[in-house]
Amino acid sequence: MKPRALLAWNVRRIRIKRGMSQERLARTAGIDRSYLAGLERQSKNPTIDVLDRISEALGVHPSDLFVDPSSCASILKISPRPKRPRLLRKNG
Amino acid sequence: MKPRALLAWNVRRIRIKRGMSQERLARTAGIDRSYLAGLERQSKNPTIDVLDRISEALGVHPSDLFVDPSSCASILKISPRPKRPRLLRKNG
DNA sequence: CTGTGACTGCAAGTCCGTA
DNA sequence: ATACGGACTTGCAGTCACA
Repeated sequence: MKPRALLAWNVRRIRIKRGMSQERLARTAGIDRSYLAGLERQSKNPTIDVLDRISEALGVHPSDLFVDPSSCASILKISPRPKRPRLLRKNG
Repeated sequence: MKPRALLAWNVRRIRIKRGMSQERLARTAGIDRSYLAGLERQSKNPTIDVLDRISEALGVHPSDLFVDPSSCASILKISPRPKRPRLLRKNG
């Protein structure tokens, strides 16, 4: 999977997770809203400095924008099925 | 630490580790040698597509180009001090 | 082998609309 | 709220000579 696609996918994923609109993220990151839209559609080839601003606005490490979807099982987990301690034992 | 600095630092680090010259890496990645030099000096602001070619030429995942130097203890480890099993116990 | 300044073409990135 | 286009400015991609 191309880094550009990874980037687009992760930015959108994390943005949604944060409950932010494209408009708001763009403003926070100091980039154009229309450009952010194009970035998420993979029609843009952004520079590192732009990545920097976006990752800061999202509150994540730059490398987090390149995580592979295939390894999302361990990343997307909002709550990792917290292995809640069994309060009631079946036969206890 | 700025992503641009992280990038520069990691590209150089991995390139040296591979025993490659700037010239050779540049040729493999299909970019200009002078440009690669500038990139390692942090005087360039490359795009994702350039990162893509470099990471492929280095044989690493794009996100590996953003690892933090402070966490290098766990990344630079050529051999991770393999916790060799104690063959002789002190009081055993 | 690498650092650096200068240069040009074209893409990055902005701002404006429309749907 | 988002997708998408057009026109526009800024800055990067890519190259060279020279140290």
